[in-house]
Amino acid sequence: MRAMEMNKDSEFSEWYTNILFEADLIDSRYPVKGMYVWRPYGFKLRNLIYGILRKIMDEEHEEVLFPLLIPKNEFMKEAEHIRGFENEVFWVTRGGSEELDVPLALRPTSETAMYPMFKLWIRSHADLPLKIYQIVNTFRYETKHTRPLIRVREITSFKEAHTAHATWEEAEEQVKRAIEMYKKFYDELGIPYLVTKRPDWDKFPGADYTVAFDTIMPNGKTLQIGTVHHLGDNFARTFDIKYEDENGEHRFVHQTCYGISERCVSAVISIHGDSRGLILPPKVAPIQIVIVPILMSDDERAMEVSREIERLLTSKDYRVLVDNGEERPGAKFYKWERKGVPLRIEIGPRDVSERRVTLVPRDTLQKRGVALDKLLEEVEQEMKEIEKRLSQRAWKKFRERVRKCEDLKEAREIVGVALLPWCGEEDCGKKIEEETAKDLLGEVVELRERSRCIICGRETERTIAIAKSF
RNA sequence: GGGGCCGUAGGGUAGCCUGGUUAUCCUAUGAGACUGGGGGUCUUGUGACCGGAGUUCAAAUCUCCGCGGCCCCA
Repeated sequence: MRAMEMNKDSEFSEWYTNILFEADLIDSRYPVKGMYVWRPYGFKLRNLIYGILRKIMDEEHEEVLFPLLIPKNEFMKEAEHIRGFENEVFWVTRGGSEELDVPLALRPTSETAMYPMFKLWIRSHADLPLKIYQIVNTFRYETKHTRPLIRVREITSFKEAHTAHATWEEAEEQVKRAIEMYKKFYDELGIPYLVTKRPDWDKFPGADYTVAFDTIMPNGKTLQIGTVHHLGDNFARTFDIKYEDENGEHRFVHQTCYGISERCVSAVISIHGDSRGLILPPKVAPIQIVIVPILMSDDERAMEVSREIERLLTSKDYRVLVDNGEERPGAKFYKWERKGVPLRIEIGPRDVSERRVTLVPRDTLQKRGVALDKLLEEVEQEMKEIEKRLSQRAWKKFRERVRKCEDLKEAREIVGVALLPWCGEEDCGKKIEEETAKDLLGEVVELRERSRCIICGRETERTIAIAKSF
């Protein structure tokens, strides 16, 4: 069944699977479970999205590239870290037919690859802060149901940043900056988010604490789309990363790391799309404007005007395509709507005669005529409007799906995120999860108000967010 | 972690229960023609039983294993 015959919210899984295929984003037929092929159109979208992320990172980090393989002895150094990951690590144990002396892990994340080098790089306080990032593939042997871009065995596009600082407080400052960077990133994409502090038992293995970004998918399940970890000096102690301070004292560094994966692409696809297919924010659309000339065999004028407009828009750095293919106009309209092109310009004989074109934004599909000599301003304006509308629409729906709940029954029934008062104790947290059949996301740090824990009744100012999650 | 369903051309499917002729239909796609403001029409081509083992005169169909996909519950 075609995606456009589906209800995106109630049949989200099917819609998602279909749209990845029909919009030429991802081919999920690669014969290894949990590994998928980026097709050209999807890869362009990915690169445009990561371009935004990279630009934000480049403001205060330097990009690096570490090896994929991590020797077992380094990987096994940090006890908690191992416990968190050892069941999902792929191992390389042979070179050709020879057994390796030291087995090599395919990185599930790069702390244990990077930090032995940090030990070599960091000598003095002058080397701090150290802030680097890389965008790489990582591997996790997922045993649960895999899903393209969402739960994968090869994360193809893991942006991981790692920083080292002189003090715990400076590292905490970096955590806050990272949160702001990620907010900025998702704001640019028009993707709503909820920022929570993960409970202690669910933090990153080896971290002091973890802050996570979650968005809400069309079916009401949350998707974790970013995490920020304060590592304290845990890894520094394990990997012996010390610096000499102004007084000649040797001290352990304090570290942070934070990551975003291709789930950000999945969020853009899922949250903005509709039953007709993708709706891409202009900033990340591989094709921002498609021009469809209405071709008549005895009339070349539409084509001439199309080329003229293409030149005009290309000169203003828009990504433009003139679709002069053999399909009929209707078929082209559907095709480009499926692929989420934000703006369509139709040019037919009637338009040509009247020195105008027909402009159609992807999100509203409201056609309107625009005089040729006003086109550039109109396009510029419309692009801004599309971006604004997408973001507003997404946030509106998001807010409707986050609700403070008075009791567990209400929390259980909500489609989306339920907010409840919580004392902070693990027992009560687990009980909330059981009683509501939802997952505890974390504490909404920005939201503090006097209330009583929904389970034990103790006074508290904490609010916990719970939801069914991917 | 536990349970259930499924795998047939590039995509979606019928056939399977009850084994037997040339494997159904839609779509896609090649060539040609007419067309062209919301998924065109005609002509003519292309293309499939997930892999392996077993049962059988005979397997898309039955059994087992593997690989892959989907759903539900904790």
